[in-house]
Amino acid sequence: MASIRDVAELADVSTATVSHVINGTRPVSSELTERVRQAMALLSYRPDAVARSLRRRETLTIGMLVPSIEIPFFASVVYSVERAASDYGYSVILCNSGWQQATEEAQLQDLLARRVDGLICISAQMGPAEIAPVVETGTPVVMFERQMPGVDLDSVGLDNAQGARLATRHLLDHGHRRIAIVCGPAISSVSTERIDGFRQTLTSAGLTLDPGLVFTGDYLSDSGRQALDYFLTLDEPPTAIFAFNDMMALGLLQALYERGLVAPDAMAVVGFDGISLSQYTSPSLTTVRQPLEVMGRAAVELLLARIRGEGPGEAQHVTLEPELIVRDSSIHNHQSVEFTHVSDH
Amino acid sequence: MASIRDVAELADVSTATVSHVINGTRPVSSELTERVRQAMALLSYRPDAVARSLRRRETLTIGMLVPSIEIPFFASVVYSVERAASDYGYSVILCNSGWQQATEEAQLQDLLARRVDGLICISAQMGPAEIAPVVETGTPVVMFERQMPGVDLDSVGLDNAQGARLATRHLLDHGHRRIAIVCGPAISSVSTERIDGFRQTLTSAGLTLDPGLVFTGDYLSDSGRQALDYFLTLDEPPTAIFAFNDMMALGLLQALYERGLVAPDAMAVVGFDGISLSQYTSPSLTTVRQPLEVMGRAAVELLLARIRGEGPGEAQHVTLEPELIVRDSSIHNHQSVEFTHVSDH
DNA sequence: TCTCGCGTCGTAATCGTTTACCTGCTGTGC
DNA sequence: GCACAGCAGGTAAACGATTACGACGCGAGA
Repeated sequence: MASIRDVAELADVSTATVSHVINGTRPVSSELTERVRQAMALLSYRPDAVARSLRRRETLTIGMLVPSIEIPFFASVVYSVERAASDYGYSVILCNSGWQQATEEAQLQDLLARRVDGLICISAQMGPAEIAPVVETGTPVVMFERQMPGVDLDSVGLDNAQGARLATRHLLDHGHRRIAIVCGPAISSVSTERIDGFRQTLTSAGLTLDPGLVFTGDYLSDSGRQALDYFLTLDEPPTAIFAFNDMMALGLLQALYERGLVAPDAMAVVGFDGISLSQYTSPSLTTVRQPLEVMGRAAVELLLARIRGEGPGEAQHVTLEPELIVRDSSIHNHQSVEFTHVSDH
Repeated sequence: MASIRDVAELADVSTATVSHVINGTRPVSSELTERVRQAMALLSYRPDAVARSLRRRETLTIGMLVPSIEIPFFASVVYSVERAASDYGYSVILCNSGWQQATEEAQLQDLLARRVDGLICISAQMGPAEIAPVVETGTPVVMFERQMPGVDLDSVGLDNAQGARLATRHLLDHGHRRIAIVCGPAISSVSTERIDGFRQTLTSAGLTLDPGLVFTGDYLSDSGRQALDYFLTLDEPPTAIFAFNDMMALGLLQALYERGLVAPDAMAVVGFDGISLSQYTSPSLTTVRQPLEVMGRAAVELLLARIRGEGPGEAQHVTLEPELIVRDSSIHNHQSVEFTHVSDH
């Protein structure tokens, strides 16, 4: 592969001149510019990004740490991050930790060794103690959907309480009084914030949160199935279930279906996240949508600001607003009636 | 960040010695080894992968080109590739082309500039003409689920015809005689191979392929909906539909549901791919599973063999066998009966 | 005693860029 | 006629590792 020296030789100029015409960092006469361009074309020369990174001390690369890209929600996050990064000329190295803390730490070390310009972490298994050494290297880190207690890191997240309020109010508005939730592990602030929003909306409607109507899941589909099993054993089962993510809501829908029940008649179901698959379920899923494109872009922009050394001294926290998407799993809406009609012909 | 020189100085040895204790490339007395280790620990030294790559002329990085990680099938491919690559000490740079050929070519150039050790491409938009310059650089390329006509590239794919045979035989075995298919664009060999398998099984059962029962989709969910619309306008609609991927099958299920119909009673449905979501639909989806973990690993291993210069002269093509996963969308199976029973209590 | 081999380790070139610094040259203002 | 600004371009030192060579010391064999 041709190097800058080959180009310089062929164009009969110095490597400095070649470099300057490539980067536009110094005026070069049009004659030499032309000679250099031709030489580059002739050799189909491409600057070596590795050498450039070494010299410039920047790799134009960001590391993305994710539990598993196979989970649709994470896939969407990665997608939006990659798109935004690409717009700014950055590439992303993807790491799936598989929820293993040891793996995550190893990947982190590797990313640091590769001298990534920054990191975006989602749902990291590590705690403050593990992230501290990273921060000390000066590598900027942005947390996605999570904040590190004790460590002052930029983050982008959702107004989770508001999301829960939207979902809850929706169910209340449609007459439900016994609303159950399938929440996440108590460790995650995401879950506790949503519980808060849920409780607030309930009390503002004169209701109280019945601990019997709370099932703790793990954000995987099976949790939803188990939740339904549990709720149906109650003397007075709920009439609506609000799952804290779409995967668990999918599990709910399927468990309902297998019992010969169907949402929203037998049970109204609302999810959370707004993964694209939520629109393809039967029935389609009412859900609280996270604006992931915006969030991914925000994460990248926060990170780039840090990389450029622009950010303020203290950490910045960007919080975005969710949006309720009403579909068929919670109410009989106009569209589904139309379709039912069509099916008659 | 500490460099190898700092370590050498602190341990009072040469950089060569430090390098050799790091890499074990030369015997070093236990005394110096110990001094070096301590110095590294003291400075929390991590070798700079960029500098190492420059010198060693390898980056331990592979590029992965995908249309969109948001599509579950691609997400699974990327997942399995990343896991396998990671096992071999390689990182992967992820590129979403968005099905844009221009984007794809730009990303390719960027990956080459970054001196990735190899590339894995899936569903590339480019043709032989565009990939040729890449091949000329000597960078190994493995195609996933596709072969490049004219260019001799390694590839890993599925026995698509066999997959179609499995699905078709399954439907025939359960009494279906009018089986429709929702195939992909005629350009993709994947689709034509599956059509072949479908036709073969049909003829071996004394049936012929009815062109009226073929709908050409684009592998997105909406295609499935449109396909159902079309099939139901026929004088004699099919009793079963075989979709060439799970996303289109999801569209079918949803369209059925919205008409008040339900699989498998009103219509048997079989998908293809075996994305993890296919088990969470209502009803759960019978599908032809691609062994993606194996395929991802195979792609990485093919690539690494090329990188090491081990491969044979001509291109290698690994073809893996699909597996039929029978669930509820095609037949009333034992499990669903059980569940129905449970719902009675 | 000399030589040879072996075990250790250091010196310095190298990978392909970028960039600080220097050198000529030309033209202008006095 | 001279000093000097300003432009155009080259020289060579980084960046941080790896690695080809060579050097040194020591013990063994002749």
